[in-house]
Amino acid sequence: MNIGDVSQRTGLPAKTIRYYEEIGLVRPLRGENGYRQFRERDVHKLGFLGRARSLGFSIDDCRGLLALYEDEGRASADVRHIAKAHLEKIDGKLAELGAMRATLAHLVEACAGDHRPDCPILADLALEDDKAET
Amino acid sequence: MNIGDVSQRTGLPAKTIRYYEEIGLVRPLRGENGYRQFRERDVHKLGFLGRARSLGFSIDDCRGLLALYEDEGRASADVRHIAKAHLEKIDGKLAELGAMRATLAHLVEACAGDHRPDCPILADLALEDDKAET
DNA sequence: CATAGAGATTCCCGCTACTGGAAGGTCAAG
DNA sequence: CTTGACCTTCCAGTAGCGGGAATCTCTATG
Repeated sequence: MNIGDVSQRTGLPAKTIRYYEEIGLVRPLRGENGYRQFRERDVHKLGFLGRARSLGFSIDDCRGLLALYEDEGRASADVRHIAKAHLEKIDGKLAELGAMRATLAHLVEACAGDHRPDCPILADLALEDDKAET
Repeated sequence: MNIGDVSQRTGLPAKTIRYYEEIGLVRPLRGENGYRQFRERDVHKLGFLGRARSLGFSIDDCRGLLALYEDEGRASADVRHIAKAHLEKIDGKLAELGAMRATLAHLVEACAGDHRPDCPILADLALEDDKAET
């Protein structure tokens, strides 16, 4: 199967698939003409990668997950460990974004948003921080 | 004032300050010795940038906010527009992360996490989602 | 005066995970 | 034979810096 078909089937851009080969996540065969020849396993692996990436796993996480996936003797604890670590990262990100959102929403609400120059958003950003005011 | 002092006062790494100069966000003077000489306005501007960045505004957003900040005749609506657009981006990310978190938390919970190889996390990632059964 | 060490400078590479584009080879159809 | 869709490689760029080398400059001390 050529890269175009694989792209269609996995939903991954061809560029991305080539990149995954470059960094050793997948190793398709090569035809006489130099074209990449993907086997079912390759396609399957790429699907796996696509789903893992869409859950926010890093490429490095994916590498680990893929290795475990192909290791019949794995311990599910190892997989769970990667997933839990990622979950914690997500939670951290959520907390950070939540805090940003709260501050920003507050400021946006306080801003008249008209033709006048007075703006609480700018005022807040301009704060001299030697007097931290909340 | 030298870059080290500015770094202390703003909390921004010296590297970051040099980078901000490079991309034209701030323009300190230069002394005879080639050292950057920061005026109060520069320091103030960098503090502004630091706070805006910590709220997640992109460098490009910051450029716009800074221009408005320095424009005495600005309309607060323009500032509010940038902030609102950013707020929406944050909401988008929050939704996305929230969905990831839900899926992942569910999988982590379903995984025994012991020595056995059976793992719902891998099973989910490995799902064949082709309509045609293979 | 010499020297040490702190702080400054520029320069270039590296990171994440791709994306875009140029220059060119290959293949099937008309 | 030509067209156009595919495929190939390679180069460059993205955001927002961080690391580290090689090289000044300043200040303090013996």
